[in-house]
Amino acid sequence: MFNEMALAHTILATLGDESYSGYDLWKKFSQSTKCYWQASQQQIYRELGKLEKQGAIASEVIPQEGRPDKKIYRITEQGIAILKDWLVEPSEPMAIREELLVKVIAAKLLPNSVILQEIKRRSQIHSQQVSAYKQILQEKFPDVDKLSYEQKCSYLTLRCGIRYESTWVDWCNEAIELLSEEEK
Amino acid sequence: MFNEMALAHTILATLGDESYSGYDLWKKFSQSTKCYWQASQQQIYRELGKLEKQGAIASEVIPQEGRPDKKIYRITEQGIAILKDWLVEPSEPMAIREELLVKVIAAKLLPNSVILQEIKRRSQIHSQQVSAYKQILQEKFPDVDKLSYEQKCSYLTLRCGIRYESTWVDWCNEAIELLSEEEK
DNA sequence: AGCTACATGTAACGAGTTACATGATTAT
DNA sequence: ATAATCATGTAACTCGTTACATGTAGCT
Repeated sequence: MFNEMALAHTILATLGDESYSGYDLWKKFSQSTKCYWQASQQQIYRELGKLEKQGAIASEVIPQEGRPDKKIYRITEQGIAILKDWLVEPSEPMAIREELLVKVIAAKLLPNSVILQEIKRRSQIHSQQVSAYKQILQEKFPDVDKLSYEQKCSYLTLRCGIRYESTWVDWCNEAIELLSEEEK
Repeated sequence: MFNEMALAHTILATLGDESYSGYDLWKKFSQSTKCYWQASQQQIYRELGKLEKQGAIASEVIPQEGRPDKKIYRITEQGIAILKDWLVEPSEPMAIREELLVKVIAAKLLPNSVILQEIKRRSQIHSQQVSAYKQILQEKFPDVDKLSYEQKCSYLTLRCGIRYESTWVDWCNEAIELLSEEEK
């Protein structure tokens, strides 16, 4: 039942640090968690429902005035046990499915400018993401030499996000340079 | 019908260069295509079936002796039209879902050595992938200055694969160094 | 008057994974 | 003997996306 289901494990790992509502989890997933796990709001709500049924998390409804009630989830002892069991198993690298590169393979079907424009657009997106992650890094970890073990781990995921996005910017520049030589 | 379905487009793009059987496509997907699109044998067969029904590709059965017959697929005019329509649309960056980083977030639950061992294992995997891609690059593109437009495009996907895998090796080394300082 | 943020969900569908099925040839 | 390679497929299941549904508060 818990052989794959990595979204479930990501939620458990996040709830391991702090309790969240579905909505708050989704916002967190849209910011810092984004650099290692992406999930939609709907996916998160569905997974929270499953996890609660299985007893890995428990919820408490917080009534609010003028706003819909909140359901705050916390991880249970059973949830922690599930996480620990999963931690010792090896994990495969993420599968790569990158549309832009498929388009590069088919690029010859259309004028050079079409793919070049798309690569330039993507370069901007990744550039902005680098800036966003760097800002989070500075805010959360201003002094790298004084981090606890837990903070170091969180810091490393952000470092990975920055490396990943920077690599894309570099590749885009290489591609733009190589393909711009053409007078097609 | 063709708004997403990026595996279909990847197959169409691959068949744009050369005709392949399902089995040959799968082998190609396990080697060079792997650096931008991963798919299992079963997925490829299913997608080929769909694409043929829709008229985007056509097949020819090649009888073989001592071996099962081969079904060779080629792209049709309609398939090329579908590819061209898709090429001009913008594409979003791939969603990131990396189990190793989730494990890093939850790493504090177990002794330091558990996550360190896993990161070292992953470092080796990515290292080997860098070597594999570099070898393909040297074989297919020994002289970068003399590439056709089409070859440049293919070359760039491999360059992206090398950059991606190298970045992982670098990150693993950073993580090992930072987390080894602990005497936990 | 219309947009964004807050807050939680259901339903349908498309994409990806795993297991099962068949059967000959070649290499160790 | 047994494993790997060649070659194609079906079926069941889980995961991810998109559309739909509901309703208040605050901002411009």
